[in-house]
Amino acid sequence: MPELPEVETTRRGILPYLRGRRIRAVEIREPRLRWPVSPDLDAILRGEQVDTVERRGKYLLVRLGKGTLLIHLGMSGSLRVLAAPVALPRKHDHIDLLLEGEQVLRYHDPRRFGAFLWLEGDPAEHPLLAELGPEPLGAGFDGDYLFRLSRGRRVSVKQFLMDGHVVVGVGNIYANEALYLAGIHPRRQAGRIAATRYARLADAVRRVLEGAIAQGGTTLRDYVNGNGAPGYFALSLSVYGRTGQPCPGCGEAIRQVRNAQRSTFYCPRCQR
DNA sequence: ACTGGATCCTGACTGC
DNA sequence: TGCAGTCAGGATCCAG
Repeated sequence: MPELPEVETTRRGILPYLRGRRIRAVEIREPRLRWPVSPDLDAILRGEQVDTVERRGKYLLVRLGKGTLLIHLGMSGSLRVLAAPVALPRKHDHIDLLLEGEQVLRYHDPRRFGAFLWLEGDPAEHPLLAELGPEPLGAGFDGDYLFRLSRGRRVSVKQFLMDGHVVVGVGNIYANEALYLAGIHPRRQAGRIAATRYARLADAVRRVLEGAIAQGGTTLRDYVNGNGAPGYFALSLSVYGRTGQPCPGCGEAIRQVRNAQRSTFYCPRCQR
């Protein structure tokens, strides 16, 4: 999926088309996502006005007066705004939100790991959101926080960083990149890293995410933002997907190993 | 409480 | 060209 930068890029791309607009109808062609999409969604949303679109971790929150539409893009999901005349749906175009003014917000997700859920009440209290860690780009995320939370934890620092209960939005690509920037070996135990190194890591996480957002996300396969434009961050990756290629810092060959079922890339010389 | 592993699903790619 | 095997941006759930 889209990690945090791709979700944020999507949010920014679709916001101008959704804010203050009414939903004319909802068309569900394939309800079998991670959880079944409610067949009542059309009845619930028809005629309702969108207040705004927010983001919590990798969840998009479409806020309406009487509730919130929670959207997760899973590993292969994307959202695009289509202008009239709207193209016929392609394979895996599972849901359309028909908007005032003939535009359509279209959800595409080949692997169907994503989610499209209607929530009433405060979304922050929903089980999917209630236990989430802090936003990496917000207050409350820094080296001290990571240091304190990691004491006694024996998992690898990479797994620790990718745990949404620790911090949201850091997926496999950016965990690899941030650990490289911080000079920390991805397999090192989380509980055995000093506070000063966690300060570097928190800083690296912010830098890598902000850099990716600034460039419109990372294009992998057919990722496109809300306007259908590709992201360019892939050009800036230091270690992810660069097995055998020279480390940008020292020239040593980048190594690839498997850690907790996820491909892990690092420089054996720069990362300890 | 923490940890690792299995799991949902389709498509792209590799090697035979 | 076909086929089997592997891997992919996530995160929940379960057993130990």
